Amino acid sequence: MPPPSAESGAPARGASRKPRADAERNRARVLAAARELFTARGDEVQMPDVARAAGVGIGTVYRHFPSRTALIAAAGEQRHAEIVEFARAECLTRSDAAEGLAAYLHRIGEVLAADRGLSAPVEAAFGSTEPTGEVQAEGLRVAGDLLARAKAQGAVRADVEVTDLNMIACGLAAIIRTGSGDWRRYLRIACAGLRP
Amino acid sequence: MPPPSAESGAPARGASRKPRADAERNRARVLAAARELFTARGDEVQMPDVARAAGVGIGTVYRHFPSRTALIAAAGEQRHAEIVEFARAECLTRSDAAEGLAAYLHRIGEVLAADRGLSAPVEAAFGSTEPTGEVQAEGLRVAGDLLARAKAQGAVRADVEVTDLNMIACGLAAIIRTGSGDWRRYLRIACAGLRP
DNA sequence: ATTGGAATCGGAATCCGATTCCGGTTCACC
DNA sequence: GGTGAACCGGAATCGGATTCCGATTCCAAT
Repeated sequence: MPPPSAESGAPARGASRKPRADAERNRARVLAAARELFTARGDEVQMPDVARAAGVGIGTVYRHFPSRTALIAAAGEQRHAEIVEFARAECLTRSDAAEGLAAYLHRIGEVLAADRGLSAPVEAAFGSTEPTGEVQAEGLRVAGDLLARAKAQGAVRADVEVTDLNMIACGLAAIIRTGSGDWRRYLRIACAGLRP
Repeated sequence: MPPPSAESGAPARGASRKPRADAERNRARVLAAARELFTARGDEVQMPDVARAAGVGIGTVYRHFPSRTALIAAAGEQRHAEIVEFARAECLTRSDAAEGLAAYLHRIGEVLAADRGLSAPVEAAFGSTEPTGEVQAEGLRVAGDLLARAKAQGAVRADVEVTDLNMIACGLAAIIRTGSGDWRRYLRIACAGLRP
């Protein structure tokens, strides 16, 4: 990485100093620990647990994430990002668009089903109608593409919108979280409801 | 180790004494207050608030409901009961069974949408695969009847089960809770997915 | 390589809210 | 009217998230 060519003597207002290496390392450690713990043990995980698992003090956890909620949200966002990446790689590339769409939803189910604590934020992510975060925007975009392809192939009704997919995903998350029943059946019904 | 069965002059095991009038009154007050507050202000309501609104001490709240969670669950159960009653009165009586089924789900949506804090327990109620509580059992029964009628009229696929309805309802609750989008659209899709 | 000082660290102290405890009071029954 | 079990109120306790601050570490300019 070439050092910034024209560094004025005075620190620039926006990005002055290179962030400290240890700070970034710690942030990553905390996030990784949180992700692991919340996935495994769910909501019963406490902040001291995270700090201990990350090998840092509680204060450090709070420096990087202003609250427990924020920490969980950050961990959940990573989880969401995985799903989006999968959709890009495995779903958008299928020739049968309806299959791709189904695979996308199915993947969400699998990821959440293997998880005990990060479902809630992911659910919230699908739930929120809009902005917060690049990952969410990206997810919306990918889902939109998936949907457009399926419509073009006449496999999905023309009046279906991306929000409909998000609602289905949000419901899916809740069903899995509560252990309501066989989520694959739910998805089958939902997908059937999308067809012309 | 239970005391010897031979019951002396002591009160019968089942119903010994008439429950104290003030106790029952207080219980009702607490429940009513809780219901109102949670519906209006959601999860941010605190136990002292409930006690104050009910005009009793905190201890009294805890005598009747062992925990905050239990209190919310009890309040939510009332809400659930309303829904079940509506289903009995307005949905089971329609000649068009599919319409009745749709009306049932729609009603759930309306009730939850007008509520800010009791959605979570109701969601849990639809979520749980099994027994807890007479209301829930009753709800399952009514939903089963609704479904059977629709199947008999050929308006719903034969392989649909009651749990499928519960999953749809559970998803609906989550969608409304998170404000995910237009829940009526969701229901339209779900109902479409039920058809043969 | 040394040094100044801003950012980071760690964890003890604080805060908030649910839950428990217990002396005083009330009610159903005799 | 008397009696004891059940109930009442609310102060005290407890658990866990969040804040605070002196000590430490790292970046960058000398």
